[in-house]
Amino acid sequence: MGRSPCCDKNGLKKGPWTQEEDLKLMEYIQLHGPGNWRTLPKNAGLQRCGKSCRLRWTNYLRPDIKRGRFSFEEEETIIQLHSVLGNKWSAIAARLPGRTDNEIKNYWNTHIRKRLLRNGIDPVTHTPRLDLMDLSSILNSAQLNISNLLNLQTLVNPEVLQLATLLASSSNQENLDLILNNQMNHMNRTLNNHDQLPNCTSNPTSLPSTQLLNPESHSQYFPPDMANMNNQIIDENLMPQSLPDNHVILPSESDRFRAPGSNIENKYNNPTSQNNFNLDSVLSTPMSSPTLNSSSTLVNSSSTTDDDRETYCSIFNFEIPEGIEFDDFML
DNA sequence: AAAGTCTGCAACCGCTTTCTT
DNA sequence: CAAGAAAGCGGTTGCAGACTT
Repeated sequence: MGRSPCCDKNGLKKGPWTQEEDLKLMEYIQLHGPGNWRTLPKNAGLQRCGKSCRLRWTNYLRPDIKRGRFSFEEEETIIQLHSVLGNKWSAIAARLPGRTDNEIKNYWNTHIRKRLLRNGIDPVTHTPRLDLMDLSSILNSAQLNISNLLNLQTLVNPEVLQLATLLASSSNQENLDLILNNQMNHMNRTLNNHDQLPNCTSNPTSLPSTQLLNPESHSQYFPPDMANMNNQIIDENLMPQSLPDNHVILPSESDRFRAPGSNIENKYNNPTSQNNFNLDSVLSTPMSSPTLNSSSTLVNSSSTTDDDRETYCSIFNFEIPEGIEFDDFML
């Protein structure tokens, strides 16, 4: 036979914890340690089920929990880990000392996800929402009408059709033009950059599977000196040893504006460069502290504004004109 | 100032995995 | 080995406070 039930659910309290309950739980755990959640509520004199006690302890009362705003470095780490792990909040939390999976999940849903959407990044795939560009090519064709769009269902992301329908029905040509021009201009710039990168293609249809790693912002993935490579000549030995198949190294803004022929550009252009990124090392090494990148030339969390963050976090930064509600076509 | 709306987050729900008997 | 509870986990909800009208 199995175990006996952890608790009789009848008559047990639910909802927010009181200070008195917190005290009882903390005092009990200080004496007996966490665990054995089945018997803990009764022994601690709490009218709660063990599960509720465990959650309260792990998500709120644990002494090693860090409170307060997420640092820029933590945010960057969350974004990068999420691009690799998806919604594995506990796995992400394991890489962020002092943060709980619940806290990270909440922060993702309330801050990061929205910011990525605002900047045209799909928070699920972490790639630019190229469906907007696909839409432009559809709309630029001479035979735009809703029935044609519907006939394209097998070829086009359903979100595109939803947006097209929304725009067509609103007859807001100005907004439509703004979106398309903005997106096309930006994509042209982006593709120009990507043409010079290894493992990258100018074919837009293959871009969504491509993840972009900036050595400065994603210093945790690179040898120590690479995170600080502004104004440096890149040493061959400092290049990443391995890179996931769907990842490329994205030059920093400063690198992109460097004169042709510079060492860095040659590095990125060198088709023989092997990207042997070691994913295991990323996932197995916890951040030593939330201020890991304090020496970075680019990142200074104390002086980084929200706007800076948005700009920095956004690789494909473009704005949706006012009057267009993103949520209207977000699934 | 009041009412309505939005936002952030703690806590719960329900499913899956692990562990105990 | 099987049954069933505990633990773990991700998704969702409800509420308090902030913000807007």
